[in-house]
Amino acid sequence: MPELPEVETTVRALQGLLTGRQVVRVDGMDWPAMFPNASSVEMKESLEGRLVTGVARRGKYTVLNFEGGETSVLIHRKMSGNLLWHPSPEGTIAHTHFLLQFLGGAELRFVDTRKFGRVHLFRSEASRQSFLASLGPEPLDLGPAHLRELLQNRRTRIKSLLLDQSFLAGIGNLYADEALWEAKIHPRRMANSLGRAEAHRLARAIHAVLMRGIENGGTTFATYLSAGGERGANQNFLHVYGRGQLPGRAAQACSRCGSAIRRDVIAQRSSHYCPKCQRPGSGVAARGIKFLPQTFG
DNA sequence: CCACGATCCTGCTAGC
DNA sequence: TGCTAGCAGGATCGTG
Repeated sequence: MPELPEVETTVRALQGLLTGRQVVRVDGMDWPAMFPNASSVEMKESLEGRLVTGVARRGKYTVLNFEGGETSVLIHRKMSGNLLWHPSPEGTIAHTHFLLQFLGGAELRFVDTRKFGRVHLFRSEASRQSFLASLGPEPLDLGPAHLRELLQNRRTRIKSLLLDQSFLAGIGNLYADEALWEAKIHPRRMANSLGRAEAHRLARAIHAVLMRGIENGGTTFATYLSAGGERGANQNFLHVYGRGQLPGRAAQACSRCGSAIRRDVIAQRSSHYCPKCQRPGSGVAARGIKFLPQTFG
């Protein structure tokens, strides 16, 4: 599941590989749902013959910019998508649904077994900007005071909010859980119940876990690979994600206090946390539980 | 404004 | 061993 650090790692690799190259062929588009705003003919007509002027990231989107400045492609890898660089066009890879071939024969292939990934084509800067307008700020640009301000009037669980891309762009389930552990905040806490110190801890924790993820080349839990097919190393540095009880395997110990890591469904997502380090506290969430109607039978 | 369920997909695994 | 049912997971949409 590529999140900000995995997308960033891949984008950094692609910048050096793609910038200045000319697209000679666009192909492999065998799943129309992956291209919500363009047909395969439009993709070919818009991109073939053009030079790549740069590769960037916005939230979890990979942005390919093309000569002239108006044309761009945004790719969201969702759960299983990888952007793989092939120096030569030989060989095929199962589940390739989009490929750019460059002058000289090298290829960029979008490989996505689950077909959840999306490729958007923009023919103008304005249309791209309007598409990206719904995204929240970049978490790495966010200062503690700004985060605190954003949390103030949000009456939802902090875990939900961290996963909301219109709140912050780029955090997913794994880094949300890691950041909350780092900041010692229970994922069920209501966002507006966090005090100043907690909000500041969370801001620092978000920054730290994302930067560590990037330094370690991303987290490879199941499918993530960088542009050259490399696995990340950050899975070896996680504190809670994937460390709760699983069928046939006991929960692992919290590296801070030794308690068994828990795995509960919170905000429709599997959530991993330390029940001792991350107390539900006396916020709205904890009070709310007391007033839940009893269920019988 | 917020919660929740359904949807999209396929590989993996638990359970028979 | 082989089969199937159920699950995970990001984002979006519809309903309450």
